[in-house]
Amino acid sequence: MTERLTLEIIGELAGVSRATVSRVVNDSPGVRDEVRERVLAVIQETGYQPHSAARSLASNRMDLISLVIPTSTQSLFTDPYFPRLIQGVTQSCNENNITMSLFMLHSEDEEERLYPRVLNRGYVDGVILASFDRADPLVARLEQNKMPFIMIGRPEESSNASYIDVNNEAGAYAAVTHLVRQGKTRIATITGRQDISSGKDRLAGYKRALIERGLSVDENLIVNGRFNELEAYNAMLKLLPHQPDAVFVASDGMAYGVLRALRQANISVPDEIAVVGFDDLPSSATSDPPLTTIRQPIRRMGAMAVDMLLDIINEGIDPPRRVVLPTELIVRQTCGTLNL
Amino acid sequence: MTERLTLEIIGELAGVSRATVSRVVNDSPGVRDEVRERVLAVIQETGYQPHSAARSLASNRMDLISLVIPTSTQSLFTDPYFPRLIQGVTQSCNENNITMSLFMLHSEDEEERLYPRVLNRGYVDGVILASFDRADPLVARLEQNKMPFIMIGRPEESSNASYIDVNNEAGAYAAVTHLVRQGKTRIATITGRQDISSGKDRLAGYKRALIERGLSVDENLIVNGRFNELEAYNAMLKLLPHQPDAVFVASDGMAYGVLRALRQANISVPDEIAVVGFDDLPSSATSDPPLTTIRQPIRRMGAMAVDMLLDIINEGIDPPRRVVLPTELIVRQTCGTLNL
DNA sequence: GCCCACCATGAGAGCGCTCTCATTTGCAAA
DNA sequence: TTTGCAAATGAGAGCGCTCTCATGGTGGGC
Repeated sequence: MTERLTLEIIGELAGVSRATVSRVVNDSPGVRDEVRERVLAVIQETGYQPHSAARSLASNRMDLISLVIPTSTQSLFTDPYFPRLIQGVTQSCNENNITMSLFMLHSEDEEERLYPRVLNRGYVDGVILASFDRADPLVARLEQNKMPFIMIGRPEESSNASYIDVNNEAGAYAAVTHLVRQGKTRIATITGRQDISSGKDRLAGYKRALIERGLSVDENLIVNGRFNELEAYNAMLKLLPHQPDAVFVASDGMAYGVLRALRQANISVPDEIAVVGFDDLPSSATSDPPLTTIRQPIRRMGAMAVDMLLDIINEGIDPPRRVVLPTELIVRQTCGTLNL
Repeated sequence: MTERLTLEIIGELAGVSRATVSRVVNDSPGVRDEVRERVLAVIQETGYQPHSAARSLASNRMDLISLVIPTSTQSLFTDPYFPRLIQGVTQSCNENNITMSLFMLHSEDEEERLYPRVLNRGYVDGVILASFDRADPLVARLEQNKMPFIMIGRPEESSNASYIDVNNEAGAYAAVTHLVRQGKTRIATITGRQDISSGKDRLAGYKRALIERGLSVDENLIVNGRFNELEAYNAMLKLLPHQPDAVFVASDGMAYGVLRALRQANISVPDEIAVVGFDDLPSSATSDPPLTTIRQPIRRMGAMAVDMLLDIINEGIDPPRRVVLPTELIVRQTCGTLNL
């Protein structure tokens, strides 16, 4: 086991003091170019790497943020939402030279055990909370501990936490408006869970679109599919007697269930019933038929969350940062586009 | 900003020295029960948490492992493989009270920048490498740095790295054997990428099953679908003229493409052609028709990887630890089960 | 040619913990 | 009670770094 390289040793090799090497390593000013190069050369050839714990201890920052994904969201692991979010987060962390630790809470028990590791400045510099529960108890604890954090999705109205969200309402509005423009008049919707902000917002957008376009909101045409493929399948069956000519489905995953139901009922899509989803899952491009849907910038959201969090860490928690990202309508073949 | 709680302060409050508090915090022996309780009480009411960096610096362990997912695997983010793996890893990390940092490498550039953070004992205690590239250059660097690590999937034969893998060969063998038992004789396969061990192993299992069952291997019945839905769709089209009565598809994602092709060609599944997939994606239970497939214990693999890594960290790198986990045949409706 | 200012560098303290080793304490046996 | 010994506790050094402050050197202005 060879001895660990330290600033001291590098300094010795380069003929300077520990302090100077530290300055070089941290790109601090006040080092002659000639000296800087000499030190850099030594670092290069020895392969010196600063000891992160020592650095953290002395500087009181961990260069570590954590991404927390609570229990309740586990079920949503079937779609690429989290992978994409994680991609965005890690990418931005890499660019900013900090590391990301991931906490997935599997049980209440674990939550209790893990909280300290997430709430304490001795562990992380900040937290990204990807909870769908708007009233997640972790929010209060984070605020109380003055831990910098940012939510993915919107917290309760009363909270003044920082957050970043996708404009679900506007996305749904765009989807339904598109359907109206196709001449559809009996537009149904299969909603997502209403205890989740995205589920609620998508329903709200649906309603606003109908009203603004002069169509009435018919409660018979609204069925809850709870973001579940099978429930959506059944919901579609329930919808059929009310003769919709279009369905806005609050997630692509549910839309697959809808397409399956319609296929089995021998109802042609989009001629008899048009379908629009939400999420733009990869497989929506090759579904049968390819699904018209709303694309959300998940990856970008993850990346921006990191940037915002770093800003909070550096500049302080006030005022709250809030960002809502736009969505995009992806027209494929389930919506009966007339190719105007 | 209130002053940070330290061992010193807790000691003062409890009327003991820093050293004793440290012993209590770390569950070390040699503290009278009475004293221990007194200290614990103070810790409890003050909410003291040790400073992880200070602890790391003094003890020379980081209580941090990292999960590294290289560039090349990005495309596979469409299926829940990684989410599940990550779930398993985080769960086991939680149980062992260590934290997991996630590195996803997005580009060559980033790789260079990130390597030091993953190769250096000053950053992490060990690494789990979830690469599909058996000759990933990171392996050599990890070995060279004597960094404890474990691969998910098998490394090159020559390497003596520790790894954990799923028995892809046996899974494929089971799938094809099942097809043979159903009386199928012209069993085709759509393979995955052959530069990935799982792709290769599944093809090997397919061949072994045919041979052991006295069927010949017909190269016309083997087409590469590269783990891609669209390529699998085209592969199925290419297979049709050779009149297979069954297809073993090397991934569920590809199997969906196969089902789509067969549906459009008006070929009934399983009556005319039986289909068996691999992976058991969540949506395979509700595909049209529900897909017979091979389930892999991904989550468990992730959890075991952590346990094995910790063992390596504590007990040393030799001898290499190697584990191969079994798969399970999930019979649904695409394989023409006779319900014997 | 001298002084002063300023830039480059080094010395030293300290971050909060662990761990070794010395010291004290408590208790049983004599 | 005294002695001896093991168990409990404390003192102190040190982990590798950052950061402040002192010091030394250099050049410009007069």
